[in-house]
Amino acid sequence: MSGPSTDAPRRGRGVGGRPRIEDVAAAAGTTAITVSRALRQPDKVAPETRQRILAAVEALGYIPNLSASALASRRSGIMALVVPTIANSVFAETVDGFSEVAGRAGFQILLGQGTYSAEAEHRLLTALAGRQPDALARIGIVRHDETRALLRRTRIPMAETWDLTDEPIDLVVGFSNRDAGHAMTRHLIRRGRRSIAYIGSDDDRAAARRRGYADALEEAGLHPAAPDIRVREITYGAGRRALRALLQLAPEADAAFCANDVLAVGALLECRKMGLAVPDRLAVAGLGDFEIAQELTPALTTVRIPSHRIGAHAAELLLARIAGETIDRRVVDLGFEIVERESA
Amino acid sequence: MSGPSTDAPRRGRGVGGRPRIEDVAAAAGTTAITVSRALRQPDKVAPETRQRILAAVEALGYIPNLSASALASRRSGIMALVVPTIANSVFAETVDGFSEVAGRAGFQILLGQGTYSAEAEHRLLTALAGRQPDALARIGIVRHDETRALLRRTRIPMAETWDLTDEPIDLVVGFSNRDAGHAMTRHLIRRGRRSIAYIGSDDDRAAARRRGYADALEEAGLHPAAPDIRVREITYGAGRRALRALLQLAPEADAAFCANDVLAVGALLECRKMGLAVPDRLAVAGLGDFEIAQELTPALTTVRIPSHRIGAHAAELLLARIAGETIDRRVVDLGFEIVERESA
DNA sequence: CTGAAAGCGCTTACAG
DNA sequence: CTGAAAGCGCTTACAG
Repeated sequence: MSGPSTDAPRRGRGVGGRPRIEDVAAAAGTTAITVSRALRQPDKVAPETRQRILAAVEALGYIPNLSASALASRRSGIMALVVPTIANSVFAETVDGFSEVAGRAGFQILLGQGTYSAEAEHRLLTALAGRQPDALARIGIVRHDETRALLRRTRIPMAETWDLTDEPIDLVVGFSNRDAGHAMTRHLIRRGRRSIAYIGSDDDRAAARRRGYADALEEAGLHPAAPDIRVREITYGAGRRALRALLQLAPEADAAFCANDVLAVGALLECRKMGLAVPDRLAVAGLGDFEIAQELTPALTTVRIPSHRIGAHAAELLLARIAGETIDRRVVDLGFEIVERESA
Repeated sequence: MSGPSTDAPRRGRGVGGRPRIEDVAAAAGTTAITVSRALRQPDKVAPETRQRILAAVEALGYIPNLSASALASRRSGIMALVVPTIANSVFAETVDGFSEVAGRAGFQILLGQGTYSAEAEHRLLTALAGRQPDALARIGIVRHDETRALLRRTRIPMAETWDLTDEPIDLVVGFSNRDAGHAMTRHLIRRGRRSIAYIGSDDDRAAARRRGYADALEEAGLHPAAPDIRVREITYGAGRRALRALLQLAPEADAAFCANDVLAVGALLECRKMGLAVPDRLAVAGLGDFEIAQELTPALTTVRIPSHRIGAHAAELLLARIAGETIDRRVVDLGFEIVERESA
């Protein structure tokens, strides 16, 4: 009535009243080790024994303590996944693919959020590593050298994703954000655009896309239509405001390359509101190929990213690592694809 | 070169070469218990000792093994969170709010995905419970009785969310989906609509919203405009197709109540494509108030859900439970709000 | 302010 | 096919 401390300890039960493996063994007339085997390698236990054990598990409502299991076996059964943000849906497909493959293989997902400040990320990754995950994946490339060193030292199989690098901490699965930005900008140029602006967010991947944009302009002897327009939040509203800002800064711009589809959709909606003809007066291009891109009128020209496959493939590679298989390609480029629709 | 087994075990190191608390203690000239204290209750250790210990931690790259910590202390430092799906962004805000509050309090998030079949969910929750989370939250109400009993037995502080029930397993934080459906349907009726159709998805929350819709119609002496239109996936495309199906089934319908904003947005886009005047010819209402709802033309009339607050509040309540505080309200209704815009 | 002893609940070799 | 012993790396009382 007045708290757990007044409960008499139950006979043959662990703290909190939860049965332990010993309790199951006693109920089944065998020992802990055989119970452990019956649960993990059923074939190695006589059918009758197994039967009695499973009955006892059922009767007692036994749930193995995975912390104890992890400590003893040195396999945690956990895969950690670090994402920049959950609120934004950009990475949802990747998380989904990762979770699907990892879950099917019996792993649980430890989710880490936030990779903005170097210190916060270092702390987060340290804490996650403390859980001894059997593998760790992160959206994006880890930038901070100290953190990279820490992760290398732990020797936890690790996948960086959503971009490429020649020297991953362990593995990297993604595509070249720089090349994607480059390809889309070239597409705009090929379509006759000469005054192309950049609208982007404030993260590493957007920065790489911007580099591709700048390179493509330079190769074509063109100049940016305006100073970069950078938004803090990735929302439709931010895309709208960015578009308005662009028209202020460079009324003569004939194309806007947006570093992601959310911003592009916002820009597109603002154009419609202002009665600005897309693509005749202004071409708008995005990156990501979210579902909404194809549903709008005009439909959004964008870059398709294998978001789900990035997650699934990273998980598969990590499973192979865990299984001790040799991985010959540590850098996996899943590519991207220009999807030409109506807006550019 | 050919695998970890060829590595000679290092002196004074645990398996895998990772330093243990003993190694830190040795390097700092003290004992494990003092190291543990220095890391967890710094005040209780002499400043000089603490200094030496922190230096040793730094030098060795020591990361506490949280499985061992969890086993010894019976506090895992984990909060488990179960969501129906990650790929869909509907719950992203809730996950974000939960993760924010839990993370700030030093907890890690164990993410479970999928609550569709009763057996799969039972297995998932059992597995999660095995990790001895200090608390567990789930989006939605757990339906399966056996699973409810299991969770009660574990005595893990638990929050069901995104709906209400008089008898939560432990706590429930949400709003009445039935009432939300009822309120929006009444709004449509008040606006003069008489032939109102329902478009929904195939989950418990949508079912509750549909009940509210049906009740409101009955109270007004009205009949559904058409048989329910139920989609399997929550996508804009599904919303589009549902709208077309509705016009086939009931060309005379004057309103469509969509169980969520994604379907409503899809329906709205399809109306525009078909040149169907909204709201004059057909009113369209959603539920959720996603950002896109306010950005479209006509802007979507919908129900605002405190999605972020549900997650944050559930986490706060669970933290209070963990701290042993008494919770007087086990059922927390965070309400909802009709947002009247242009579409209905 | 610091430490010796015991134990958390499992699994890993090893033996039979 | 089954079991006795040891140990995974921490923390919890308890003592001084």
